[in-house]
Amino acid sequence: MPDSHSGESLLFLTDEQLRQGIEAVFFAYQGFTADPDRILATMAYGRAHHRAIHFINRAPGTTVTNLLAILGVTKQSLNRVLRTLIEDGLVESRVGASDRRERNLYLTEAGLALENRLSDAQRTRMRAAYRDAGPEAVAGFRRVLEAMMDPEMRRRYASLRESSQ
Amino acid sequence: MPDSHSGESLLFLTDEQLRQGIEAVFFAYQGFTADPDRILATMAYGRAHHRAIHFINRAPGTTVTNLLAILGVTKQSLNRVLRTLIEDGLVESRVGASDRRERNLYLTEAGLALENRLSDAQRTRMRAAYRDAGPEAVAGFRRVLEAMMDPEMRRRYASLRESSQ
DNA sequence: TTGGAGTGTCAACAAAGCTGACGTATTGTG
DNA sequence: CACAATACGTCAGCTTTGTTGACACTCCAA
Repeated sequence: MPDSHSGESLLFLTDEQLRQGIEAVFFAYQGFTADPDRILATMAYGRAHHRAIHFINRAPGTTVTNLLAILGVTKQSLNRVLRTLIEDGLVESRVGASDRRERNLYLTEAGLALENRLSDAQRTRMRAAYRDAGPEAVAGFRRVLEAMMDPEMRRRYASLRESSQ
Repeated sequence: MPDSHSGESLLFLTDEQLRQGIEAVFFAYQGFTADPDRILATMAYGRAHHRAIHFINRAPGTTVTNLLAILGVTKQSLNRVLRTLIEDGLVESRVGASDRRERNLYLTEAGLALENRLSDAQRTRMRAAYRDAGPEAVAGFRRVLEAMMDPEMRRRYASLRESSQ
């Protein structure tokens, strides 16, 4: 069993197989972002706004610094996005309770409404893909994705999972 | 068995599970592009150059129109990238043999060298992820990715797979 | 010969990333 | 208390990569 397994793995990991995996990720990611992008295009928003909204919804009260680390962008880049979201009344920024230097970020009613529209669209596609592929495939999908992450991002991903049970 | 299976599926497709899948794709894609990005940053190139080089290598002699469809960008956007690659001697553009309006694109020696550097970096990460997750997980990974694609992209993906045996 | 497809290019613009610098609260520490 | 460090916001300027719109050229096919 260990022998046959390692043989199977060697056979599997040809450059051609890896290339196909790389292309699959590329094409799948196009589909992944297509539906929210279509919604965002009708407003003055882009993918960056979507990402901010998503993670604020996911971890309400999160700080700017934390969001920066998750998104992996600079303070200036995030701030530009955040400013428009606050101006438009989708995000609320409250001064921190324990540490008044921090800003805790929350979605407003309108922010929640947009978040739902966007993630509904994205979830619909994921749901269909999961259903087509079957539960075992989904488990494998998740395992490979996790293995592809940078260790730091894997930690952040894991802590997000914990925080929502 | 059919009952327990459908029960399992229903349990599986909670919004929370889908949300985690969405976040996993986001974080994994960061890792996916990180290694080539680091190499490209040392030159005057970006992700767009990488994508062009990848697919020209994959389908040598491909036309501009075909490349446009695969990459999903505008002619002008691709042309800007292509021009610098041709000027820098990484890509060669030959007038089509049967239809002289078309341009057939090929990588030069230097282009092949860069392609190898970039895809080596990317394959190394994929190889490690595949190894960590195991062959069954990889099969599931591929199945879900394919199901996530837009139908048109799925066709293009399939035809790329055929063309390389 | 004429319409349309494939290609290249100009101009102008937008989204979203970056660096560097600076200012202002606020907090923690010596 | 004084001062360094942290968290945040912002100004300015730049880059990459995408977008429209317009126009010209080549070439194929009807």
